[in-house]
Amino acid sequence: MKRPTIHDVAAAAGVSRGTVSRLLNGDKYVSTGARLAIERAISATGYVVNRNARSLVTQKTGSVVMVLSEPQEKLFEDPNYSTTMRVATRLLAERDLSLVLMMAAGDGDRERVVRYVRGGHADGVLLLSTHAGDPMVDALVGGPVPAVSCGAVIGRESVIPYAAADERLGARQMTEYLLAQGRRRIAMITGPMDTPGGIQRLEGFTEVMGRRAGKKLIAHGDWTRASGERAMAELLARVPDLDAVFVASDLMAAGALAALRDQGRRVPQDVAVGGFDDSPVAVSTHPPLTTIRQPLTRVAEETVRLLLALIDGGAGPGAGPVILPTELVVRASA
Amino acid sequence: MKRPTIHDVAAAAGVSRGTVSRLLNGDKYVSTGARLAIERAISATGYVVNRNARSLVTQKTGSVVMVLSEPQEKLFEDPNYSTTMRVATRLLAERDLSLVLMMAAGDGDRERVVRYVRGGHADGVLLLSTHAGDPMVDALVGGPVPAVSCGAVIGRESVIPYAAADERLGARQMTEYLLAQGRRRIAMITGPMDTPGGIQRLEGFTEVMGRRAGKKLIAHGDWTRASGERAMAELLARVPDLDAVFVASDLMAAGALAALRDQGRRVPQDVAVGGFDDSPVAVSTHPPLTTIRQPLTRVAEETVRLLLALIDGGAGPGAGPVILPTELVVRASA
DNA sequence: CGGGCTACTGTGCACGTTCACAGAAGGGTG
DNA sequence: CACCCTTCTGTGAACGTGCACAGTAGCCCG
Repeated sequence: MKRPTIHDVAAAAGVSRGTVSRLLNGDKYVSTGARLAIERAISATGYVVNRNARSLVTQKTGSVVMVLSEPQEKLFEDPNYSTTMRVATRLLAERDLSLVLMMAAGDGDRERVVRYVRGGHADGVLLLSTHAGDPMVDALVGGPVPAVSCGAVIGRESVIPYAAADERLGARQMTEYLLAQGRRRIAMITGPMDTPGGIQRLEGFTEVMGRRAGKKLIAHGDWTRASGERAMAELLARVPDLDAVFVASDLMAAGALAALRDQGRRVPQDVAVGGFDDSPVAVSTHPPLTTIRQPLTRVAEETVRLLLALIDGGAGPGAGPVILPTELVVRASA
Repeated sequence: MKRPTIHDVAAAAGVSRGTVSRLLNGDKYVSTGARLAIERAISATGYVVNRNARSLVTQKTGSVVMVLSEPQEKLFEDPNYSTTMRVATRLLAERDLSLVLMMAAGDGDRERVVRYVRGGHADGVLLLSTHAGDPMVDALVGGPVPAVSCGAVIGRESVIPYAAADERLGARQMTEYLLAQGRRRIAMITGPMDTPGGIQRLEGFTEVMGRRAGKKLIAHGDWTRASGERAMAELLARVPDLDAVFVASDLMAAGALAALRDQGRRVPQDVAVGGFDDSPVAVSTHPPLTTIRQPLTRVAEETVRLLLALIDGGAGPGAGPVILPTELVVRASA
């Protein structure tokens, strides 16, 4: 009934605990005879090591905690989350690390996360879409447990390593494409200006547009579909003769499409629409969205690699951010 | 530098380990003086209990593992996953349990999960969308660690407790609504027939339609948008005069809408379309989908409750399934 | 005053592992 | 033969906690 211990395995194999432990931990000094006997004993007894006992002495927990900071509703629609989870579980599993999931919605949650990490229950922290000015970040970076972020943490770029898509580049690609299509009055709907995507996609846009990007041509959304619809209506009222709009997310672009349809504008004939993310929504709109694809999988991979390197190396040297290029995907909307 | 132990707290408070331990575990026999001294000592030293050491003696791990069985792509679009994660982390956090995430895509993954659970690394297992005939299930239910599922596991309903939406009811609601709207030639696009949603939504449909639900009127999809589009085209070729279609998921319904548009059918004038799930897609299609809302949050809550009861109670008595009612949401597509 | 009860406290052991150390066997070298 | 080096093995101690047990002090009651 009781689970077999390393002691049982040792007895069954006719060796001592030490030898079994050495085999388990890949020590080189184990004779072939002992190795065979132990392996047979392990499969005979169905032994698996007790992580708690191991952690107790090694001071390593064998787990990494992933902290989701987004307000609840967002979780539904962000492919970034699921990609990162999938990639993280896979990469961590290879190293026999497990992934613990925590939400950080309220202050209580954040405190719990800090207590958990400082309590030594994780070997590393993987932050997702942490907000600018989140006090949790500072509470985390002081300690002995390394933390990285998938996507930049605004205002803390130098203190917490991260991997991210080149948002600025993506925005430039889309804007240049719209210009190349002969569009001249190009508006933009941004994301919230306290998120990397909100800030940097706008930056890329203005870099290309220069002085042509007047205040009138810019409206702000909050990533939701409804906000995209609202912002589009606002832009149409302000600049009736616009002939293109770059929307900072596909979901908001879906909202923008609805607003354009309401006003009787044809897409792309009257107004070209460019999205961002290449999310599933992009192909289910009518017309399908021309958009910017982010290398989500690679971003997630690099983030995890960064964390693993930090866990291994103690103080990682090249903890500079990893920025990966985006790609223009042309469909019917522009 | 080293983290404080229960010993340090005891020394700082001038009592013994035992007394500190009693306070920590809510034992009643602790004098007020000792309590105060200990509490002060705890906050002075910044002590947090070492879970590993605790687990080692209590044989409880303080964590629950959530196993995701869906093939990778699906994860992107299924609101069920994120809802369950959110609810689970919240409910578990209340009890100081942490959530470990594991994917079970390939055989290697499944084996890893079984080893992890049988290795005593979790107090409970929360299965999500496990496939019919998955050998992992049988390997799990034998052991001492309780397992529950969010949504039925086909063929194992009696052996693994679950909470789920009343899929059959939802399908009946939609079918009856379409009939009430005067539709007579009602087709259906189902999900894969090895999933609860695939099977039971079809059952609800045929229960209401009776002999009117001929084989010709039924096509099968695999939950993807593309499969919905394909199935719709197939149905239109087979039954050109159909006047309504009940699609087993919103995403497939979005595909069906595209197919209908390609064939020049107007929705809802020529063909009424009913979806299922009330997912975000439902409001971004054109027209927005009339659909069936599942009580996802409550399903998730009940699933976690079931698991917690099992963890507490040893062998839970009323481990019967919890089935929750669905709700019709009327929009423009039907 | 003796005895039992209640409220509280301290101590030794066990949980299952890793790690440092000591030590043995065998072979090569001076 | 004496010595060292390499390869391999066993052993004791520690990691930080909970729990069973023994024990103490105060109080009430007979």
